Amino acid sequence: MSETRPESRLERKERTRRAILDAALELCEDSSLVALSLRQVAGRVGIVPTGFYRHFESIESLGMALVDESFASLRAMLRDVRRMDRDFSGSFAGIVDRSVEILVDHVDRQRAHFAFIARERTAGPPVVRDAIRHEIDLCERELATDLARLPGTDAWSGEDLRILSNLIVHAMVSTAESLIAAAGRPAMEEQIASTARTQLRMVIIGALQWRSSSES
Amino acid sequence: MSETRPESRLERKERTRRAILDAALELCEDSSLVALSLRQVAGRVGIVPTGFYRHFESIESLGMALVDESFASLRAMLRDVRRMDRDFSGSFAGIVDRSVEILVDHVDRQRAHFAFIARERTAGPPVVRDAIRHEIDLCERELATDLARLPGTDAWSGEDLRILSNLIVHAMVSTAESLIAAAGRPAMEEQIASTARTQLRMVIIGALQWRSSSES
DNA sequence: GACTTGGGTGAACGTCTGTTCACTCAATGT
DNA sequence: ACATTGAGTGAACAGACGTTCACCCAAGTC
Repeated sequence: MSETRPESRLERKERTRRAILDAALELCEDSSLVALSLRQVAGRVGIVPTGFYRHFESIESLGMALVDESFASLRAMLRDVRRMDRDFSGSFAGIVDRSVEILVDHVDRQRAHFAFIARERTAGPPVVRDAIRHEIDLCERELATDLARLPGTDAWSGEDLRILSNLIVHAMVSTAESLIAAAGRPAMEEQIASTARTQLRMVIIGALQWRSSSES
Repeated sequence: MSETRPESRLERKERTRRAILDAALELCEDSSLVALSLRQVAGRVGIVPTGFYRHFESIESLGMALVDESFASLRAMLRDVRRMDRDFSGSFAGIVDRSVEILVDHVDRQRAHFAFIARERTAGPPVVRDAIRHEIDLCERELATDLARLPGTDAWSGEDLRILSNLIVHAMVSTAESLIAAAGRPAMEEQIASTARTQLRMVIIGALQWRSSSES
């Protein structure tokens, strides 16, 4: 047996906090934050309802913490995509394939976080909704600057970039939602991934073609 | 004053039923069906809680009725698009512009219905979620057969059509969500509409180009 | 005109909710 | 060794919840 070193106070607090976050994530999986009760969470964690207040002042602020955490997952994914991006530079097809692969992988491993974002984006408490909307907005902007760095995209105006990023981000959000609904059935996941690849290719080709065919 | 003809029994029942549906639609606007209580609805309608059961057996079945109603709105929109479609046949640009115009118009006039679909699609009770998912699926299929009828699309395979429809439908869902968030600010709405037009053009051009460039 | 039907009532139930307060007691700082 | 701190406790509250039941009384039927 391992030496059971007496847990430090901060460690214990952090452990309970984590347990609360995890419990909340699971409990609202088939409803929403707005339907989540403090007592349910406390009950599942195994603390008394009042104990909840030692960590969060309300369910809403718990929600904001979950937004932070979920977008940490999402940003980890984007980092992976960008790292790959630098190596691959050149082939659009290669970038698309790898990006979708990374998306599938991350959604699979952080299913709860991505599901949380997808759900609360439209159904969460107003504060949470706005926070998520804002984060996704940032992602669009970052994608725009990434796209601008790719070769062969010089013809795109700032507005074109914004529009294209918006389209791509929302297509990826939809793909993530489908992956979540597929709930780990591998055949269905591969089908969704394949669809996403084709869609990204169509979009990129269309964007390139569209600009060069509507230029002043 | 108008002659106040004594209301028929069926009329009265239908009026209350409508009041319940409207109240529910408003009340869950900034949360979700899963956070809606029978007593809230009854309270707003002005009937006693038990009266609710004369019309629906649960909040969930109320939700299913709202799904029906909301998709009636959505299908009315699709009818408008198809009617226009027949006249316009030929110019892709014309079809795109008119379609987006119709979308903006319908979302504006049936805001509550479209918001309901957008929200409960990801956050509603499982039965409701599935019903909405299924309806959107049908829309994709219908769009696929519509696209197949357009000139210049003969090269697309059934799979291409499915993928393209999926992309277009989800882009339109995202557009509708943005329009709802814009909440009637006309400048912002026009910006969103313009973005949607460009995206649709990019997608269509990309799809045409992609198929002809990857054919065996 | 008498009989039936059914939308709406109002009291009552047991359960769950968020929040308050005074408390314990082990890990910490001195 | 002693005093302080703070995560977790447990009782208690007022209010909201879904659901039950017996009831009322106007519209509809015969």
